[in-house]
Amino acid sequence: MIDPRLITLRVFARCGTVGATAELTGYSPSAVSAQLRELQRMLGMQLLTKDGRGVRLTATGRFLVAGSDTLIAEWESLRAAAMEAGDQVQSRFGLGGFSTAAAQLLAPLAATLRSTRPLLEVQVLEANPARCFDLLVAERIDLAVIVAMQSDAYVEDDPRFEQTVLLDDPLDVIIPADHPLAARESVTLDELASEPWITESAGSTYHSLFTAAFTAVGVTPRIAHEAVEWETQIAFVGAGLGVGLLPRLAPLHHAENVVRLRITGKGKPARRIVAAVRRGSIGSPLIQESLGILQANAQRILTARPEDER
Amino acid sequence: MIDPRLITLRVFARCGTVGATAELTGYSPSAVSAQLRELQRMLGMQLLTKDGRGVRLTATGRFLVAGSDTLIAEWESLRAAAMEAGDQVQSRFGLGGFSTAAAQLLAPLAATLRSTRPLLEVQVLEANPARCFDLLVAERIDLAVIVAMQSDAYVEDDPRFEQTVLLDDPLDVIIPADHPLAARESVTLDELASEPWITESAGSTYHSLFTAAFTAVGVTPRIAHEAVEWETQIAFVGAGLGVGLLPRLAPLHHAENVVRLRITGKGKPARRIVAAVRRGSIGSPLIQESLGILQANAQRILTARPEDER
DNA sequence: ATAACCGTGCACATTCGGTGCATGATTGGT
DNA sequence: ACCAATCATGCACCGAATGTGCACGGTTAT
Repeated sequence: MIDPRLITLRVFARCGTVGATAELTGYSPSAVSAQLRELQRMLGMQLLTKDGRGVRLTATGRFLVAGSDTLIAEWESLRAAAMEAGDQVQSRFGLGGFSTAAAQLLAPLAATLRSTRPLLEVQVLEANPARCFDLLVAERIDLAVIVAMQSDAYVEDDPRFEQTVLLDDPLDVIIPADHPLAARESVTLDELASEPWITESAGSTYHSLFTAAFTAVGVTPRIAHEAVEWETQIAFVGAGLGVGLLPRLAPLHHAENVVRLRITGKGKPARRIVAAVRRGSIGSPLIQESLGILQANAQRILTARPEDER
Repeated sequence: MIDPRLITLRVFARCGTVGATAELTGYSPSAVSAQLRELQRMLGMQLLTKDGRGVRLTATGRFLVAGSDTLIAEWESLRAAAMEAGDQVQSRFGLGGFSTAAAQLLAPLAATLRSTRPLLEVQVLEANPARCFDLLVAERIDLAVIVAMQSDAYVEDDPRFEQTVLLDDPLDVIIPADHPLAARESVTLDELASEPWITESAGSTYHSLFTAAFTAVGVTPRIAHEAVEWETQIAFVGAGLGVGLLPRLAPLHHAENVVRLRITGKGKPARRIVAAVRRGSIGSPLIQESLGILQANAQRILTARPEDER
């Protein structure tokens, strides 16, 4: 309903270059350039200025983008209210999420929606949290499941988004099956302080979670190995290279020689998984139903996992 | 910026038929029909229902139209603020007004703007007040100068419009030059109670003004003749057929044998002339400048008229 | 200096969106 | 009860808007 050129401008405001905007919106760079030029012409405003080899928003452009937040939210809210009031169904629904979230939460959601609403066209995109927000702005997706990072750049109360906590996904310890503690029901982080740890590379999304968990209990772990994928980390643990942290939502699959233990004591690390939507759209019946399904599924997986794995 | 299809829907909500919507928006009926169908498709909402030989808004449709008022206002407000903040100029500007208002106020305004801002494309449409509001909704014009009628259908605080009083245009009496009172500076309505009056046909825009003026002083005038145009009425008076009321803004031109007298006493009829714009757009620099020019011009004409005419 | 990157103009293709006319459905007048 | 008027809509057609792909000029980093 809002002119797609304004959406493009908003995406540009986020990424700063025409090329990145094109990649994110799905247009070609030429199209983005033409859209922005047309937008300026039709509004009679100069929104962009040449800046080196790129372009930059003018003060007017920044003003317009900032003010458009409430406009978008207003429209989303109106649409959601109309959908609810009129008991209507929408035809397209885009979902985005990050790795395990996508696999464990979005896939079942998509499946459920597909059976509940056969004529709804559901699309799932796997993307990291930051990109999920971009995709929301670009209107490529309508709902994102992401891991909330306190240290992340996005602010809690961004005027463009609304977020709902789905669950706090606790981190478990995975250790080799032949480890002395493998028979235990649970462990504390203190007990594992001297173990060689396997973590993700520094600067990665989950590395900050790892360090935060240990600073909470006041010990400094020894990082022996680094892995990028959960699967790799699990394999390292299975090979006896060390121990690691694994979110409970992340499945062990058919991992051999690896045992999952719950963490007790004061250091109870967890990652917060939230659903994010464009502000105003939270009232939409489809979003509401999706949030319900997500939360139910999350709880089910969360409680069912221990029996599954042992 | 708002999808033109939504604008079309809003116009349809006002006039109720596809044909009238087409006439007002400037599209063909087929185009309106296609737009509304496309709108429903892209929103996944059923907005229209067949109703006899026409179509009618569904509850969802009415809800959407009602809610879109604030959306449009929000956009207008944002655009106006951006224009002002960035010191930008717009390229097109549509004006609408009713008969004398158009001739006496809009023409000078258009002329002034044309010289002040050479590259601004100004368009003036003459239309009656009700149609002016429709044209504002349809975004064919951006500013309308109309006569405020308390008895009219439009409400003072319509969420779609904002109105500014330009001036209270007093009604003068026009009498034949050979009338016994013609030499007077001013008269009261009492003194003319027994005269044969020339007015507009009942139900016309100004007829209610006429009756309101006389009910205020408690006398019932005798209506001898009816005219549609001011010019005709003036000619009738010049021919000695009776006396009439003429707004001060309406010029006597080269009328022969007609004298304009001011009205004194408790019955001082006047018509209120207001400028109307889409809600939110009042802050636009172009609108602000136009309102200033209009008010200045109105005052100038209002004070200069008596010397001009006598 | 050279290479990499970024935005934009141009030729071209496609699609979207418009008009004009014909048609079907419904209502009001006679 | 019929006929004319009114209204919305589908269809053929056409033009304009809007996309892509490629080449080019300008700017920065190595």
